[in-house]
Amino acid sequence: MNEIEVFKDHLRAAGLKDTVQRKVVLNTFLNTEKHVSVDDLYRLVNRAKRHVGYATVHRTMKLIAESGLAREVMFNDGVVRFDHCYGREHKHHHHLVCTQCKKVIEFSSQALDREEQRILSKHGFESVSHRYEIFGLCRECRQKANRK
Amino acid sequence: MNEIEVFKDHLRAAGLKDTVQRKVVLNTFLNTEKHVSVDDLYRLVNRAKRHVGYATVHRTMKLIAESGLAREVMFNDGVVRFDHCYGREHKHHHHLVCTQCKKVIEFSSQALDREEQRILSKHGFESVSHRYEIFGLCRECRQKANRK
DNA sequence: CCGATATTGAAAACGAATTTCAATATCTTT
DNA sequence: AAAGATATTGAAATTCGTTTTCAATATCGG
Ligand SMILES: [Mn+2]
Ligand SMILES: [Mn+2]
Ligand SMILES: [Zn+2]
Ligand SMILES: [Zn+2]
Repeated sequence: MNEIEVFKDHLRAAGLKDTVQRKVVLNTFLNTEKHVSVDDLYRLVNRAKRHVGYATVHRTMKLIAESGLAREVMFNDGVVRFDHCYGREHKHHHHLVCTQCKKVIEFSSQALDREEQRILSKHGFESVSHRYEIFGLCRECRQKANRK
Repeated sequence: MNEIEVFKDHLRAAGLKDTVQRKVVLNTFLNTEKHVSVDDLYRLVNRAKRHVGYATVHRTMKLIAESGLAREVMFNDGVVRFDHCYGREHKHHHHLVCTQCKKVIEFSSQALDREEQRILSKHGFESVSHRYEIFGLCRECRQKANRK
């Protein structure tokens, strides 16, 4: 089942309607690999397509997240962003966030996952979601800093 | 050097003044082990002591964080909280957050720290801060849920 | 095509964080 | 101890991303 089908199923299951605006927002989201905010997406949508209101972009992103195609992430700027989380090409991962150039590097680690399991069972805790974010300087920004 | 000295040094180094309000806010923070928000602290301060304004509590907490006695943490409710991070009794840790009863369990793991180091050097990334938070159900809330 | 129902989007409301500014406290210097 | 320079205080206003409101409009099953 592809992303568009997943979304349509979610709409149908909730008795919601399949509108032009929702299609446009979904396609715009699927066409970027960035960690986009509602505002980013609002601009992207209205750059290329017919006008869609900010509130609609916001509401559609919430629906996309509910449908399982995206999850909300928040780095250190107080803005919610949406991260793809459907399909093989978007497997589970965490982030290295460069505070200088704002680049976001994704990483994943089986050793980490195993250690998390150990911690969870030690505390009898059941995980629903988690986030692991490391803030600092990326290789390029470190080099620039050193050259000074 | 104890916490109060660390804070006074920070004030002196920045040419700031040592006021009654700042002393009251710092002492109130030092007397709780909770992950307090500005609002929590504002209530605590004004329950026990003479009146201190919300803005002053906020500004003082920023100073306390700058001085290295606290760090800002944010769980999933859009409110900044302050976590102790000074002294042996407050070593580096991460959080398990129960979405049901709001309990916060702290954990730390050397295996995790080692794996983080490996990831950092793999990407040439220099860490300045990081956070690892797992959201879900604590042991007690799982048991309550199962009994139904 | 016709309802019944959901959606849209501009504008307003929200809420935590942050700033403003005039009155006041602190601290250094006589 | 008093004065002068500078920082602080706190009530209120402002900011800013998020979320809601509501009247006009679109969707969709029959
Ligand atoms: Mn990502
Ligand atoms: Mn903690
Ligand atoms: Zn960088
Ligand atoms: Zn619980």
